[in-house]
Amino acid sequence: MADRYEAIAEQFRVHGYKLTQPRRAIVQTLLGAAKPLSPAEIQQRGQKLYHELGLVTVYRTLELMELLGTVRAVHLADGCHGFAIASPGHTHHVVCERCHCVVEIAGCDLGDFLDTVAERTGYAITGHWLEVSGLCAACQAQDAAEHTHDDSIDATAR
Amino acid sequence: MADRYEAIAEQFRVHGYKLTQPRRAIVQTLLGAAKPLSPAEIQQRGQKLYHELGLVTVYRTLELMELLGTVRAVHLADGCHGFAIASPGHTHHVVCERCHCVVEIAGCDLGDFLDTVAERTGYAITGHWLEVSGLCAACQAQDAAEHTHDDSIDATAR
DNA sequence: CGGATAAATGAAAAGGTTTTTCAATAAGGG
DNA sequence: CCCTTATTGAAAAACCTTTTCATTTATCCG
Ligand SMILES: [Mn+2]
Ligand SMILES: [Mn+2]
Ligand SMILES: [Zn+2]
Ligand SMILES: [Zn+2]
Repeated sequence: MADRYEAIAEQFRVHGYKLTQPRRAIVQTLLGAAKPLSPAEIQQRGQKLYHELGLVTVYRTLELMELLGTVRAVHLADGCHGFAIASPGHTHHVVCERCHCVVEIAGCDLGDFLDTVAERTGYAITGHWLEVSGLCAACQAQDAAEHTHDDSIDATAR
Repeated sequence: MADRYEAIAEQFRVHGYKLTQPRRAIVQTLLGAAKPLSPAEIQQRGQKLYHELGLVTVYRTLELMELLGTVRAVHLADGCHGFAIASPGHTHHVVCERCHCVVEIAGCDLGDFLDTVAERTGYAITGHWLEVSGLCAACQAQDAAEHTHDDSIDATAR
């Protein structure tokens, strides 16, 4: 965690941006979150680390971090998006439909598929945006437990 | 085009929704668009077909069409999204970075990749959201032409 | 075909979110 | 430490989306 924080802090410094108290609070908040957060959520949580944190600064910092590639907007099933820490390089996020907890994956191999797309459309493919949704291990376990429960009820009903 | 219109109209009817003049204008507008449109753009263009078209109705119709699977929100590179007609079934959109013109592709074969993701994350994968970006044939041609032009200028400069 | 009926509509208002402006503050270099 | 300039938060403005409600319109029936 300290590593990830340092890597992000370094990105600010390397590009000549100051590492202010509000920015540190925002980075730490994002690093401590299991799910993508909205700007308002980031402010609320961030104020526990830096009491004066303003919403405007959250917007500005997210914009900057997106530019630096240290944060990414993640689309949620319910439509709008939240922001999650992004590792350097090309990665994707896998989001749990139920609890929204998010995991990042590196190394996507869509090459063959994108070649087909290029052939079929005539477009010169330059990039892609992919998000995967599913049920995290914890939510699967919870489902399984409830199912067992349901079954016993069903048995009674039958 | 008439086919696609009829298919969409049928979706309204089949699900018990009325095929009103505003809705027809919105569908025709989307069918006639080369790129994903924002609600405001849909209203503007749609008013050429049905002068009284209100923005609220655009929002409501998009919501309904999304439910019926006949329209989909497409993420644009500049952040926010527009809406484009979607064919039945699971498809994806390929968007031109330059002119935003959009093409729909069916049949994605991410199966192997998603299996890997499931293994690595422990998530039970239930879906994915994929958008591909690139340069459409027209914009590629334009680029090529400009390059030729640039070269002649460079030659002069040298 | 009208007429009845419930769905659908547009205008206005409300509710949110994001951006801009600007005086005050704080980070980092010297 | 002080200076300089980037950064900040509050307030206001600008946007975008949703809700409310009286009126209109599509569709079903007789
Ligand atoms: Mn990828
Ligand atoms: Mn797919
Ligand atoms: Zn979960
Ligand atoms: Zn193009």
